[in-house]
Amino acid sequence: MAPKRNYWLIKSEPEVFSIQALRRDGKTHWEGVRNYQARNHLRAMRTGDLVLFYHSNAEPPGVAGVARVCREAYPDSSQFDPRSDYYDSASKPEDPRWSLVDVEFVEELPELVPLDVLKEDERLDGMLVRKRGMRLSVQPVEREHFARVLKLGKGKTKV
DNA sequence: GCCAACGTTGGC
DNA sequence: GCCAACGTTGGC
Repeated sequence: MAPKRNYWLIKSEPEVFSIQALRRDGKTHWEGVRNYQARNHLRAMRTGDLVLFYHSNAEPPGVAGVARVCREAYPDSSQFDPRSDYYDSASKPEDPRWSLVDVEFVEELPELVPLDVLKEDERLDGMLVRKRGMRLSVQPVEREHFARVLKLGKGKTKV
């Protein structure tokens, strides 16, 4: 039996990096996570895990596409670069504080699934992104919720 | 270890 | 642009 695949949601501001940018680039280093809970989720990701790509600070905010983990967590080099916005002077190379994963493009959903649709759908009860004040930028998603979001966006990814 | 102050996120 | 919610920092 194949190892259990896990499902996730990652947030990105489309003006900074959108699902269209991921399609253009093919894959990317998911750098800049500077929150411990989000980092721990990154470290729990396994190659092949599928990820909902969520556009935050967008009009409207919502799930725009799907990505796949293509390299598991390793140190985020931007934490050691004093010129980087993500520089962390307290992080030591011998014990890196922050990790990143690489993700690759899977698909852009034919229809963006807006946050208000996520909130209205009773089959998505309990989904973290619906919670008020939920700022976590890397979230676990239940398989059933993942499949439902794909259906709402008419995604073709096989779950 | 408490908690006020501060900075950031992100919906609206 | 506003501001609620949240995480982090630092004085004590």
